[in-house]
Amino acid sequence: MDITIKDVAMKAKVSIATVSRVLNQSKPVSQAIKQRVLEVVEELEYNPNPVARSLIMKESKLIGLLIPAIENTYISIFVGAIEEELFKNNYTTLLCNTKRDLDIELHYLKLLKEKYVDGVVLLTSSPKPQQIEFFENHAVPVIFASHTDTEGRFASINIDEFQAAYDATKFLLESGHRKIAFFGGPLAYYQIVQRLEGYKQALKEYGIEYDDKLFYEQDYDIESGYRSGMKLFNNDELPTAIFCVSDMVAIGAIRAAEDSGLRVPEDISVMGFDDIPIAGAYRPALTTVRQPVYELGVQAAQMLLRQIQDKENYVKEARIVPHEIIERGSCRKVTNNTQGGKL
Amino acid sequence: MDITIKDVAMKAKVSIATVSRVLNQSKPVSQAIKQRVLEVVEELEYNPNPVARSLIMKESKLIGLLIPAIENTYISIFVGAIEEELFKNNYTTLLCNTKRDLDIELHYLKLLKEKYVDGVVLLTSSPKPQQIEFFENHAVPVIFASHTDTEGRFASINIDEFQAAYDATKFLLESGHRKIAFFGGPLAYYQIVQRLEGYKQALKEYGIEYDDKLFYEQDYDIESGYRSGMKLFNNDELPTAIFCVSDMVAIGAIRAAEDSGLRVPEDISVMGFDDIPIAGAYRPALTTVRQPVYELGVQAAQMLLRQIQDKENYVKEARIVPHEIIERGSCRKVTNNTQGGKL
DNA sequence: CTGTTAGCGCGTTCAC
DNA sequence: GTGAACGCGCTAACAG
Repeated sequence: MDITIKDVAMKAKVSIATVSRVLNQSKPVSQAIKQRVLEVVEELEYNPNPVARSLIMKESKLIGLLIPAIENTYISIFVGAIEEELFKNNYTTLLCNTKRDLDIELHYLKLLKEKYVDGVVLLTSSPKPQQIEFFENHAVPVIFASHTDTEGRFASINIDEFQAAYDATKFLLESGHRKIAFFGGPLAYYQIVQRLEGYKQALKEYGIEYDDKLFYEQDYDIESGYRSGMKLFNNDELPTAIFCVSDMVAIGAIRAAEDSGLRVPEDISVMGFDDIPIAGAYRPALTTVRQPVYELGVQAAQMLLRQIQDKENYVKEARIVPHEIIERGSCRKVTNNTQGGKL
Repeated sequence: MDITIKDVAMKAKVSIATVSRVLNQSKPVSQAIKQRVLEVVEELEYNPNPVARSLIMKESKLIGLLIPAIENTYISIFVGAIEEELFKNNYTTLLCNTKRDLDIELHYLKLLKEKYVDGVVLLTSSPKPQQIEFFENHAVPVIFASHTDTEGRFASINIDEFQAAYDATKFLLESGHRKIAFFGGPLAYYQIVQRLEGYKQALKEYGIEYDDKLFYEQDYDIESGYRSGMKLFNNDELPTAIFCVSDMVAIGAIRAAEDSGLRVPEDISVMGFDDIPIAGAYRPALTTVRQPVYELGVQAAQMLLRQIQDKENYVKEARIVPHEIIERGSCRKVTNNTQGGKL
């Protein structure tokens, strides 16, 4: 059987309250006794039972981490950063992979509250009303990542989605491209609508009208990019560039191009998003917009921790981290403004 | 304030003991009362506090998942499978990313025990003595993944590492390759020594002597593959094929080949391991040995759960799951037995 | 400063 | 069948 505070108290010939006090430094204890207790603790290798502690303190040193997918490298790096930072601060991570399923999300949220998690990190490109409601009703600290809460109700950290898409599109425009497809995710994700807006804005500044038929609504993975690509390349008039919502989508698009007899970037330029490790190792190497994932995770964890430790006067911050265009080989400059086309 | 068993008892005009009985079906309760209690539970949306429950039951519905890295796609898919299966069975996953650091591993193990986790999944290519010791001393159910416990002390699930490497090497041999490099991980990992043995065995059967200089001891990521490649390609006499311990290493190796003016597979064949999603989308597409990661994760979770539910008479199983050689474009057949060489 | 006591929320004897 | 009472291990009043 494990040893408890009682054992320590007996062996040190003090009350359990005293033991508790020296361990938590909650009340002054005489040096002599303190010393004795500490020795016994050492000797018995005593560790306070965190469960019993949770029951009273209503805290658990547990943080819930809700993510939409885990196989996605971008996300797994984020998860790694969060976990690392939390571990450093003596918190443990409860992994909740929701697969974007609302039922699972809600189920997990309820479960997390019951387990007295001290806070939750919500990685979501689009918080659902029920999630908002949950955090408004229950006072558990939360931070949104990959989504900026514009209403100041919750702490959040993210890149500027609009600006990132704007910059990416402008980069393509400045490279001479005039017809640019957008391989996006579901418009149900706020992230996608913001990026789409940025894309439109850049187009507009170049006097180009937004063309609905150049927008493809799929998902973030390779298959999505491939599907969108196969559809697009089936048309007669091809764009000269494609802006993708993720590097995986870009890779899928490149694969589709290849299967359609198109070369990247000679026949068509493809731009990614995220800059995951494979982006630089893929061939052609991906021109992409980098998100500082790791830093994003670390800062998210820190912001959450600060919120937990300073519950009263923590001011909710909507932090924006910088993105960056990374030029590599999957995009090229075009001089004449001809349409791309099949061979 | 949250509602407790007391509230339910009062509203249903019964004792808390009765409420507990109907909820846990631990003792017979009259139909009428049972009904009433259930209604009140419904009405109040009562949920037993899992922390209080843990304190008494010494169980937590928590499972610890120890992994050596998270950014690795192979691992994150594994993690996803585990989490999904556990969630289905009402268990929550505690994510412990150890980064192969023994201190972190031990720290986490201690922490998990204190939190009364009901079991742990240990993904490790090489369990350390301290880990073994831990599980021998503390009766917490555990399953080893990516490692087969040959001594029958613990449940385990894995592919046959020796056989997989043997098959891969033989595949290369049958394709006409005679000089095959091995881009491996640290020999401190049991997994690596087993694969190396399989590789040697296949070589032996073809009457080829093992050449120490063709073994490169690095890690599992792209950079490792690149490093090994750059070293290897700096020599005069090049092998015609490379067997890599992971797809990422293979990609790194291909990159190094490219930077050295070598074409894959024309000048050199490169074989991967794992068959992660990018393996098929990369160019050249990776010939690799597939591990059924997802299935491996699901089964690991199931085996652990069975062990937890049937603690007494669970017989520890060392399950082997099948691997498979996947032929794609990164390896080619060679007819004449000339050495590969620089252009 | 230190010990005694009362819970935290729940499962479980033990009497009735 | 059902309820009162105890205890899981610990923290936080409350006395002294």
